[in-house]
Amino acid sequence: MYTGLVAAPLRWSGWPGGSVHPLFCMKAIVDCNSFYCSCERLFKPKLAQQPVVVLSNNDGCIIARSDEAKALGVGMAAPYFQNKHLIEQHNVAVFSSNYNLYGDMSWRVMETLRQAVGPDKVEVYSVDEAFIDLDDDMSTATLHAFTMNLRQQVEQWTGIKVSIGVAPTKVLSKVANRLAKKNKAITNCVLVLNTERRIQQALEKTAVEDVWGVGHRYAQKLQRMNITTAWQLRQQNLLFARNHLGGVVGERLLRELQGQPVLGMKEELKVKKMIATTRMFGQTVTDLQSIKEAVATYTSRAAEKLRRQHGAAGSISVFVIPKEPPAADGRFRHGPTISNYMVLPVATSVTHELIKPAVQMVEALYEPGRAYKKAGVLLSDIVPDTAVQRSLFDHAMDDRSRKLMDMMDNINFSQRNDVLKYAAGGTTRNWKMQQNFHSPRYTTRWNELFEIG
DNA sequence: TCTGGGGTCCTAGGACCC
DNA sequence: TCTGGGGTCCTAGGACCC
Repeated sequence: MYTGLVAAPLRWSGWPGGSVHPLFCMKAIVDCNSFYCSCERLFKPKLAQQPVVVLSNNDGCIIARSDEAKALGVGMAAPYFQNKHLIEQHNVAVFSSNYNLYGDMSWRVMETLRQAVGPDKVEVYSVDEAFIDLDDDMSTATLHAFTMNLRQQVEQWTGIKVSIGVAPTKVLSKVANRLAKKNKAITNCVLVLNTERRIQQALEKTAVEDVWGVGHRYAQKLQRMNITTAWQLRQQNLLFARNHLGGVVGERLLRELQGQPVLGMKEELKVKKMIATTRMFGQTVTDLQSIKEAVATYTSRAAEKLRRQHGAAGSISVFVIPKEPPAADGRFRHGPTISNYMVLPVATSVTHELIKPAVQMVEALYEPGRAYKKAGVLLSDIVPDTAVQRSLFDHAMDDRSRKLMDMMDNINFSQRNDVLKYAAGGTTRNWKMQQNFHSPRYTTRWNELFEIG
């Protein structure tokens, strides 16, 4: 029996024991299969049959695996060095992350979706995922045909294979998508959950930790309560969710699982409330000068992001993370984050007005003799830059600074990311990250265009 | 030897005010 | 002996996501 708070769904005779959800829009999640690996493969057809992995910045972790690499037992988010043997043994193709390429391919996929269903029906959720609002009057057959067609169109236009899950709510569509992907041979990468019976079957096959919104903390907690499948979780009441799964967040999750849509489509949130640039160092760093250079560079990167959204930051914070000796149990852990925070006298997006306090804060945080592995800059209290109030005397400077910033942004954008940089960014760069397997930026750099040979 | 980077939302608790 | 109640704002920290 359907237990959501919405009106009881009508009977649709085409499916045994199935009631359909005709009263609300179905939602689809479109998810690119092994996105980063697929992007790398696009320009190297030879890799089609070969396992592929893509590494995080610094070539530290494995952040994307092709199906073949998964089958070999290469773990997600696993450290590269731990899998090196396996990778070499099976001739796995390895790439450092190439975000220029992925960003551009992502844009092409999203554009294809927008053209297919209308721009206001698409919510870009991440670089490789988008939610789509589907018309509510589609019959099951139409829904499935439409979705299959969409999948083919994306593949044809961009070369990227996607999986699509369709269901009455976002959480359920994620469940559908996961199963579609897991059973490609049967589903052809598309799964529609629009009857109670199908939803139940899907939830019974889904472990509680695979539900969108249940992280490992909550999963452990639920398992201790003998709730191991998504279906079992769905049987709980809202009070339970409120008490054990993070208050209103948990309640929303449970409602969605029960088929009641509470997570709406979000219009694109282009203005960020916080902008961060943080990096691991290529190797541990002990000297203050290097850390200052790194922080100055991260600050100018963050300032670029800030200007791109026409924002000005009201406050800035800086952190460093020292290298920790390994824990007694041998498990990896992060060192403590040592941070400093400053409210700026005037909200700004001018790079040197941000670098100056950032570097000052780093000097205060730094302890001689200590080794550091990571640093970062966070800009927050972001306001539109038109709203910034400056004193009378700032005006001349303001104008000049703005012109300088515009010029730098233009040159950096059209040339390379770091042609122009502040002297404070330094030139030694022994903190710079390692990228040993970088593929060309085929689609965004003229001199790295794909060559047909 | 070697474990990413960039976000969001929510809550609790303290400070402060009337 | 015994010290209100309700509101706002802020920050730190927890949880989650890809």
